Amino acid sequence: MKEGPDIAQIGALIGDPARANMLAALTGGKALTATELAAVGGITLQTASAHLAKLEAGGLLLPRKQGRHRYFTLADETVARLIESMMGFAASRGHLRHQPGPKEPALRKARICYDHLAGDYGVRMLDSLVAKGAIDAVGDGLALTAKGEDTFQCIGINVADLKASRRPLCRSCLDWSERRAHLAGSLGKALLANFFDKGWARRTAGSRSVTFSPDGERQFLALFPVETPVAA
Amino acid sequence: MKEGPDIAQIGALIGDPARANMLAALTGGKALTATELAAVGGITLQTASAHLAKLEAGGLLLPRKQGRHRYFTLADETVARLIESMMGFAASRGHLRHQPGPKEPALRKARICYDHLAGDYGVRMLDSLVAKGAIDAVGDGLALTAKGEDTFQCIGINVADLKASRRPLCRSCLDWSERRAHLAGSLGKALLANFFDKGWARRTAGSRSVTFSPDGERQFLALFPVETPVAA
DNA sequence: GAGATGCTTCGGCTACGGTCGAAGTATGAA
DNA sequence: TTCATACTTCGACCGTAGCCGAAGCATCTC
Repeated sequence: MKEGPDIAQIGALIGDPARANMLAALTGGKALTATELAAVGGITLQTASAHLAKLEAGGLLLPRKQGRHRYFTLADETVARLIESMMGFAASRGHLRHQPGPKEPALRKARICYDHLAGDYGVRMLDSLVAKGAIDAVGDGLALTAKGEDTFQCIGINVADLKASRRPLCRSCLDWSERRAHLAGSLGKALLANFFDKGWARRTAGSRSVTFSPDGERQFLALFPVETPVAA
Repeated sequence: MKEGPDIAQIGALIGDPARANMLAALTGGKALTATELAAVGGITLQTASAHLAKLEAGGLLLPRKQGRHRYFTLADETVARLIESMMGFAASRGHLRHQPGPKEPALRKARICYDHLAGDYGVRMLDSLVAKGAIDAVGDGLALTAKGEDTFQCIGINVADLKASRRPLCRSCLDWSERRAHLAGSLGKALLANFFDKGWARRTAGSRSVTFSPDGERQFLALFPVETPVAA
């Protein structure tokens, strides 16, 4: 009976397939133009324009005009978290896409979740960091340890800079494919950026999946070993 | 481009006003009959029946037949968390209900969030517990301390019992009205149940809000003092 | 200027989903 | 058995929201 905020509005906003596809694509973290978003939504430009106007009015998207393009990004990290959490929930209820498709395994292995690494590799990285004592996992929260601070400094990440920002350093983000946590927050972002800088990995064009180079993959796996290969 | 799980389905499920109202009502934690849910949705029984069938098929609701009634509950704690997180998000974007209504202040003060205490009092309780060292807040996660274990034992909560269950003991749950965390998990549940048992508070009929008795309120505030009355 | 290119607005079509009345099933009460 | 209550199913209605073609701005290129 009309208690609390109106979830129906945002539910309906996300509830349209075209809009959902657009939002999912933007969870890749890159800004996309209206034309590109029309393509991922599988609709014409006019229709996309209407959808984008709604998403913008609803506060989910932030437009940025650049020349004759309009680039859209998710308004906020909280939007990304909402989308990801809905994906996790959808996966848990078996609301999968009709056909798995060829890209699905790549997505499960490694993908971008707004600005950090997700998928099997994202989960593995966090597990390894916790195992080696770089990050403390307390309850469902994460915290950087003193030892971890050194570790990241060695990798080439200036933790002091990250601490200066208002954004939380560590955040756990539930992975929809693995159903376990991976590392988000400014540290998660910095790590992924670091891999890109080193040439270990790169974004895959037109997808959220992340492609590792053969050498990059070797180094990544060496840097983040799993102690017990999961038998079960 | 069809990446990942299908969020559009659950978005659409939540996106209908009648269904959203039903879900919000069920976040109160109590099982409700189809007729009651029709009332909160503001629709006839036939329509409600159709909605409930969809919600059940989507895995959001769990029906339980009892005599000639069908009681519905949220399928899972994860559903409750999803709804609450969407409420938080909706509130942050200003998607409020049209008219605040007379019950709004009561909801903001103290309400049930699935099975634990939320609202101003819920946030206050967690703040106080953290301040007195009963609960550790690390990052965005919560953990019970040894001192806290004693504290709760004194109140009359057997922590050992709670630990035996698979459900996490402490969990932080973002409050949509306060925009800060309150305590969820089995400990949060046990605390609220404890207040009910002692007669400090009771559910308000037909609403999610929680009503404190004058004496109960005094004891609650004494048990969970705030150290610095927030000035800013 | 003329011509692309990117996007929005307008108008009209269509279909899907929510809605209810009426009839049908199941359970319980008298 | 009969009646009442709780709910579901059926069928029909209707409105909204998504969709596109065509035209209209705006911005860049030449």
